[in-house]
Amino acid sequence: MADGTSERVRPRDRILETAQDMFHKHGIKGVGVDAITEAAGTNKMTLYRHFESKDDLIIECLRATASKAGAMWDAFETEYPGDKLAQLHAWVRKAAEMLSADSRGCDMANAAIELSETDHPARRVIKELKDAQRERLVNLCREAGVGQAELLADTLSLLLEGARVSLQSVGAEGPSAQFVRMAEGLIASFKAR
Amino acid sequence: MADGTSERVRPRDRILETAQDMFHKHGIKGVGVDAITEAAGTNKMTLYRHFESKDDLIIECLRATASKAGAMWDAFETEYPGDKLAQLHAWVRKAAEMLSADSRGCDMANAAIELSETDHPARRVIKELKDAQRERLVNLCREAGVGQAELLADTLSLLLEGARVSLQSVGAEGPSAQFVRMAEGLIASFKAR
DNA sequence: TCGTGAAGTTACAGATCGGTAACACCCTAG
DNA sequence: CTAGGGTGTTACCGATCTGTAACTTCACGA
Repeated sequence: MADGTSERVRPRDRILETAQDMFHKHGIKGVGVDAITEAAGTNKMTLYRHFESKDDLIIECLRATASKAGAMWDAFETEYPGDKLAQLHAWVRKAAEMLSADSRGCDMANAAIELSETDHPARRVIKELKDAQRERLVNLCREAGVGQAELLADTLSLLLEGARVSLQSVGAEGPSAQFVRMAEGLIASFKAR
Repeated sequence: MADGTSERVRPRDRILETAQDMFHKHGIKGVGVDAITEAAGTNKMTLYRHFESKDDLIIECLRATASKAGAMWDAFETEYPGDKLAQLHAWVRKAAEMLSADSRGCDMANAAIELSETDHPARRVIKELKDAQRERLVNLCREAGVGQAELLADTLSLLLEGARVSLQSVGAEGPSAQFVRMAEGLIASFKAR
């Protein structure tokens, strides 16, 4: 049975994949390494042979999810090569899509909230990855030909971030339901300058 | 010394106050009941004489913070009696103020993220309180005379929610720095219809 | 075929967690 | 003065947590 837990996948990759999923669903402090290794069809010793500590695993998971998000951006360029405005609209659609399916929000933002210790090693990684995503959205807005690209990108960022957390506190019928309308309205109003 | 921990304050109130503060700073799963009672200058037994469980304490803390937020709203009405538009601007200023000082975001949203169990008793309380706050902002927008009051209120909600979480992942120099500009621009554009 | 290294297994250490039992204390209302 | 309720203290339970040690098993390549 190709259930992805055993098969021909290296234990390290199974652990990484399973940890991403479980951290996302139950939160970082809500899942222990025992539960991860068991779900990954392996054991604790193997985990600690591949990762220095749980914190190290957390960081690798964050990098992996950021890498997946990066692949999404590449898909926009592939689908609408050169047409940056179309890519921006695709970004909005994709964001909205994730708002309905994935109801547990952004892993990096959630981690930033959960890991309140200011010196936690994951915090600098989170900032690093989030900063990169911000720059990418700013560039997309700029190249899409809107004035005040930074302001539009930051506004869209906050809207999406807010929608993701709102989804978790009040559900899908809350303010996040209007995300697409808000985002498209903003883009239109920034375009018209 | 009136440090608020002993004095003439009932143990229950000291625990509630201390727990609010510590949950806010370190997160719910990041602080144990022992730490709370010690910081409150009392002990675990006294805590469990006043609260059924830690979950019960969490819920009472959320209600208390929501009540404080409600007091802020009343202050707006007191300061600008009848002038709903001025109250809306005051809301924006207050929100921005909390974005710089209080760097750990909204307790209810943070709790919703931390308590990922869908059947956690605090979740319904969070939704209940957040829904009430939403309704209050919608009413304020409506009475301030803007068209599409719900859409403006929801957009402002998402912006603030997003700013609060962004503050924790990328810091004060991130997108949240532009919150006032975004919010005021939105209000102006909704007014001009 | 044999050796090597990765992976699985079991057991454990040490700490922390939420929650409870039993008992001593002290302030205050009657 | 006295009785009682709220409080403090200590010790404990059982569960769970991260992380490690020692040993066995297995697959693969020379």
